[in-house]
Amino acid sequence: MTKLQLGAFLSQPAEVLAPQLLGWQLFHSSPEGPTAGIIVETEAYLSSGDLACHASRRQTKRNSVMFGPGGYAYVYFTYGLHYCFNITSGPEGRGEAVLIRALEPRVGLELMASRRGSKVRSNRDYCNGPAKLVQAMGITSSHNRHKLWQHPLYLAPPDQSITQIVNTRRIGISQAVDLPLRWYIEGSQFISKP
DNA sequence: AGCAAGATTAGC
DNA sequence: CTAATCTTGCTA
Repeated sequence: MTKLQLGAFLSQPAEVLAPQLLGWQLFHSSPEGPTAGIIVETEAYLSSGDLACHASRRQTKRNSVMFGPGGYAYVYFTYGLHYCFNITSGPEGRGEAVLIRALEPRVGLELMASRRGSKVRSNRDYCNGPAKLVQAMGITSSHNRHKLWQHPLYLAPPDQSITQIVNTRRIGISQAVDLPLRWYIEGSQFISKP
């Protein structure tokens, strides 16, 4: 897939892109070593009619990357201790993004385990939550606004087709709770816990 | 300037 | 079920 094709793919509206990102792979080449995982759970956050979206009211310093072109990292800090990772979507100017909620670990399992610390019991616990995968992959606030077709943090197309996708309401929000904007790979053992 | 809430997680 | 922990953005 060329950069042009990837750019077009990532410039789709969030609710179109989010289900299509399932099966894609996220790679991070960090100084500590490489990690990678398959995207198994996503949520779309929309610019209009979605009060759960950081960009639903107006453009601010924090959410401004969501108003740019698709395919950039939006990393934000929350609850005083956690970071979450989003992929901005298009079209430019709309203020949308796709939250990555879970990965199936593929590369660098030992590194993921050491980053996650003593909390993990199995490889299911490495990346089964939006803040967990950020920690396991070594993603930091320095990756905010990073282009996701460049090293060290980048996307790659699926290397196997996925079976079936499930569409539900989103998790962990208090506004716009009824919108069906969460998708995950049916049967995956690696999605976040309810 | 002050304050409440938050796209969460781990531990009891 | 609740504490942890601090930035952001809304209200005054």
